[in-house]
Amino acid sequence: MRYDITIGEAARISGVKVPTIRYYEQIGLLPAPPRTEGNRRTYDDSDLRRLAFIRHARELGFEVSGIRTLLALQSDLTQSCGAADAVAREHLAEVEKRIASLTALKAELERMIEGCSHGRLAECKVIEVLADHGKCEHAHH
Amino acid sequence: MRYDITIGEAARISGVKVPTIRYYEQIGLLPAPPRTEGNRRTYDDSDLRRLAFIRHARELGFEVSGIRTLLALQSDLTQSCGAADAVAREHLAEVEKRIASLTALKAELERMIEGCSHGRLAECKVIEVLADHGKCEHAHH
DNA sequence: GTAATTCCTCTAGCCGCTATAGGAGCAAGC
DNA sequence: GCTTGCTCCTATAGCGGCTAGAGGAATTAC
Repeated sequence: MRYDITIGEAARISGVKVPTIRYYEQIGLLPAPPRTEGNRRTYDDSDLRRLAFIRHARELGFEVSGIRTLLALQSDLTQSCGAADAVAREHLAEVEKRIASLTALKAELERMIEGCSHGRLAECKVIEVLADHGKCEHAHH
Repeated sequence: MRYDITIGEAARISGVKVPTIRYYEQIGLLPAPPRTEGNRRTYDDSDLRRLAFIRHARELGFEVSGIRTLLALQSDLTQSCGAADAVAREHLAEVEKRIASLTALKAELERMIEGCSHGRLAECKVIEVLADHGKCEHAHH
């Protein structure tokens, strides 16, 4: 156990950049750690775990507000996990929506590129499709 | 042909909101239109086409810088379409990357939710997986 | 003639950082 | 001791792509 981890070490270990750690403290996602006499932040293992948690959740695309909820839940492990489950489910639905719209987009881009005759721009499908929304099957949000 | 379209009409026709149209003018994506005596913007059909082009490209996820390139290309239709093609291809690659990572994420979220025993949070996989990056197969960017 | 709507400009805010400026602290080599 | 170079500190501003609000002028509808 170490309780004298500098912000730089915490950044290297957690993979969260130094300014981002300070930012997380500022927005209350990470508790303000004790300081040395020289006013430097000192982190301990629990801070590293929290940072890892935050980083992973961010990588998974959770918003900060969702992470806040998850962190609050995590701190009371005796509670039912229904709320954590709900946050994750909500996020899953969001991810599925994004995948669907990106897949439609991919198809459209492929048609655009395929249709490009590699000749004069006047016949270029890329420009044409973008210029005329009616020419594509892109889902109208 | 109409050359006296108000910003509100342009917004209704193009589906781009009024403040967004003004914003596009501000960042130079849309030319500053002539004004009436009462200082109101007056648009014409070519502005509407440009707005539709921008809107569609944004819906397709193109960044403003990419749209700027496409608009510049569009204005010189005698050029080769190679550059437009390149912008679209680049964007396609980006979209494919996003789909891949979102699909991996979806799988992970599903495992998390499935693993949740709906009992005490202490055994909840959602929290557990988020707390320990090693427990998942999420691609390390 | 007046009330409602639309328009104008300007500024600030959103998210999740990232970058910069201008210092202070600290460890290592000479 | 002294300097070099690294890390750290705070504070502020910027990114993209808008969106929201204030406060006012012009136009339109009745």
